[in-house]
Amino acid sequence: MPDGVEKKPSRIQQRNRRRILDAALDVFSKHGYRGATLDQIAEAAGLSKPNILYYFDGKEEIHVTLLNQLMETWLDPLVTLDPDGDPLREILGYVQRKLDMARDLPRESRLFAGEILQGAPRMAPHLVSGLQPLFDEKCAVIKAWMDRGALADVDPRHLIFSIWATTQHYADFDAQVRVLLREDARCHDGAGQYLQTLFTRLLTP
Amino acid sequence: MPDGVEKKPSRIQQRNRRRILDAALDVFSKHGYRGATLDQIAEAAGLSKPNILYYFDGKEEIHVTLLNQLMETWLDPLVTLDPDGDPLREILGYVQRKLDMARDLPRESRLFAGEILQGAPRMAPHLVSGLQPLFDEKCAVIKAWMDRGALADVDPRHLIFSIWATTQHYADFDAQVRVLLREDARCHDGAGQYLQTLFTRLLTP
DNA sequence: TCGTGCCTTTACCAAATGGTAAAATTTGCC
DNA sequence: GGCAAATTTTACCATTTGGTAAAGGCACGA
Repeated sequence: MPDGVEKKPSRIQQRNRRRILDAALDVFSKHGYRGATLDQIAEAAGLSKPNILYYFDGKEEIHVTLLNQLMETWLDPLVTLDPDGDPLREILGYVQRKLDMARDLPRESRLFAGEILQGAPRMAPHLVSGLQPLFDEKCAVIKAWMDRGALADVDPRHLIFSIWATTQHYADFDAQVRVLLREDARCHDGAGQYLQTLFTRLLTP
Repeated sequence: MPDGVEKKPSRIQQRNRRRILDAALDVFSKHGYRGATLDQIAEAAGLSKPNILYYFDGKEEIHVTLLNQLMETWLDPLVTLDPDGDPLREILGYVQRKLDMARDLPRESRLFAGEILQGAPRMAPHLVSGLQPLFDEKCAVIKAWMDRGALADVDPRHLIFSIWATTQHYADFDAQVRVLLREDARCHDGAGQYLQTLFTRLLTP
């Protein structure tokens, strides 16, 4: 057996770790790191607290594991941005993918938002090592599109920020959106149409 | 003395209540409601914990008081939106005021964001009684502007959401913005220019 | 200056919470 | 079936935390 390689986890391990992480995502995204308790996570996972601690070294490890897993999912839509595609279509596609994620993965969006809101205490390294290089790379791609006149000229960094802000808003500020739209079921489609218009008008040369 | 009217608080009362609220704003905005402790607030305020509880009935009352005070400040820029002003100028002015607030009152922005993120458990009534009517009113104003052709036709509700999202992003996601812009000191001006362009292109008929 | 009422501190407490030790149970393999 | 290893439970523990009781200090008007 190769050195330093752990043997594959048993079926029970896999199932229980997944259960715990899913429960923890629920609880952490609802109450924040400090607001979440191991008892809540344990109950949501259908396991006892000591049993939770058999699978994870502690509350923090659960949180960090969640954040690590999330990073990949979260960056995926940006990774997909294709330098060889049609610029406007690529951007609008990115906006739509981000908006769909806000609808389909609101817990993940809120977990991420909560972590950043509190200064990214457990995520700062990931931001620098994972997000920053990708951000710089895609900014350069967008800049190149603008330089060859395929998109209107704006600051690519703020462009990306505004895409993140507008799309994630629907997940992170859901409580507010629901009150103001009175639970409008067509909210997502309306937001999609609006954002497509917004970025089309901004970027059409 | 009129019935049910409390006599005006002493100078000491005023000073200490203000100190406590300022300290609490610091602590709550940094760590969230559950993450904040009375001990932290007490230390930041330069008072003992029981002394804090002499001025407020408990942790929750401090938080609610803060939220109540914040509501007024927070809605003010929207209140100012003038139905008789020049439509585009009014909207762009609103964007700028919100962005300035994100720079000047980041603690308030994060306190608000944290509360909404967790489902507005202590603020839902205020949203319905304070924000919702104002939101509806200003949506109607914007709608009227669009109907008479002074602004391009988009959904006013999503327009307002996108203004909130893009401006508050710089306060709420500061930790991320700082990493990605590498602490760029000119960030605020850059954001201002970008957002003015964004909403001008969207709304110019 | 003296007492009354406002303010502050000291010394506590009960509940909640993250975590542990070790016994008991179950699982998977021969 | 039987046994070793993996899993789960029971019974705890130390710390943190929101909150209280009551005594002490202080300011200020009579």
